[in-house]
Amino acid sequence: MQRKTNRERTETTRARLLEAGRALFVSKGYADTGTPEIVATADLTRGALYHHFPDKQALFAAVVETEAAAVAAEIEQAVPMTLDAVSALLTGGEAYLSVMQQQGRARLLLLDGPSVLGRARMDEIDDAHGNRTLREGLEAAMNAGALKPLPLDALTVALGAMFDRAVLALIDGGDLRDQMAVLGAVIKGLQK
Amino acid sequence: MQRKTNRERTETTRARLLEAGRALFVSKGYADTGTPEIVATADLTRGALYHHFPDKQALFAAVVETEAAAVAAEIEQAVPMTLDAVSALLTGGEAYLSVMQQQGRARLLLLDGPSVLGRARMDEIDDAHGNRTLREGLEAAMNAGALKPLPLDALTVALGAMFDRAVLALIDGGDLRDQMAVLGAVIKGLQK
DNA sequence: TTGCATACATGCAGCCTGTATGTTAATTAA
DNA sequence: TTAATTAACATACAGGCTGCATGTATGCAA
Repeated sequence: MQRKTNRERTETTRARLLEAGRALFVSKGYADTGTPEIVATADLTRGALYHHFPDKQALFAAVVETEAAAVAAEIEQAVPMTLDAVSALLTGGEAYLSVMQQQGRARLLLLDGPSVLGRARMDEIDDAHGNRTLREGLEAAMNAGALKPLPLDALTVALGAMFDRAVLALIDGGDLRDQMAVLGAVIKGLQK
Repeated sequence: MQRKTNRERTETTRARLLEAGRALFVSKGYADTGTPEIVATADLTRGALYHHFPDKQALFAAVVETEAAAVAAEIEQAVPMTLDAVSALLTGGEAYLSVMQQQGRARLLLLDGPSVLGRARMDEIDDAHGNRTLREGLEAAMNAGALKPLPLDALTVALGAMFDRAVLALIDGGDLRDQMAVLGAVIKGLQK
């Protein structure tokens, strides 16, 4: 009589590794978090970790991906679908600034992520989650004729960078009103 | 009869450590560069390194600072003082994109730098070099009435972020024309 | 039920960082 | 000038961490 199927075991173990990894990565950063500490937090051994992930970096990538998905979900939830295109952009932007301030999300997704995984890998993750939302918003606005026609990918990247940087500025004591004034002015300047 | 004064020794040793560190940091990144390899490249021992720098991170910080200064100098040289404010911004921006593509400068200054040293420390360095140029350009443009009045610091940070991100996009195969189209449109949109 | 694969745990080897200690040469004091 | 001191390194060591290799027990499939 079996207590647990292998599939269940794997699932819960992976979940606990991800949770423990997330907790430590956001609070202490990637470099200062050791695998012994991660598995201790998860009440496991390093054997389990290296059974489920090829290396520490792979666990980190999984954590980043999960977190990016969570951020994207929280934002989509915060933007009512009734808004016009430009308002949706601004509302989504403000939601992003708010959502990204939680815990060490900024360090995880904006500092360690690009450095550890590389910008190319990070782009893939962003494109699958956060940036996708932004691009769709921009595309809708351009199609509605509210924005000047511009290369969509480049525009997405540029605006995304501004919002990311605003998040970091806010964390380091920047003024929200100032940041939003600039972001708003840039978007306004791009309207037709 | 002395062959070398202590001051000279220190100076050349520090210079060689910085040079070796730079070469390795830009080509392999911070995490994958060990101090044994650095000192071997510099034909020294780890004793010398730890005599001149408290730790590996401090050497890295010194390398970053030196490189940031070099970038700033190259840009100022590329922008003729005869240009009007907005043209100077665009010219300087293009110079920045070009200058930052050398070697692994982007990784050093845009990826590893913020992650290893933290955004706050990195801001200090930027403010002393690259961002200073940008801020002065923006201030001049605003004072000349060419740009809408906006919080200067926030605007500097936002535009700087766009240019930084454009650099990374170009390295990963992005199209220069697209990037410049967006950057130009944003700046145009901020004109009065 | 019997053989294999899965899901781990344990133990090991190599590397790296930071520090403590030694040694030589330059600088200062007497 | 010479003795004492300090600076500039080199060498040796301790601790920790990563990745892999090996061991073990349990689910699973034939």
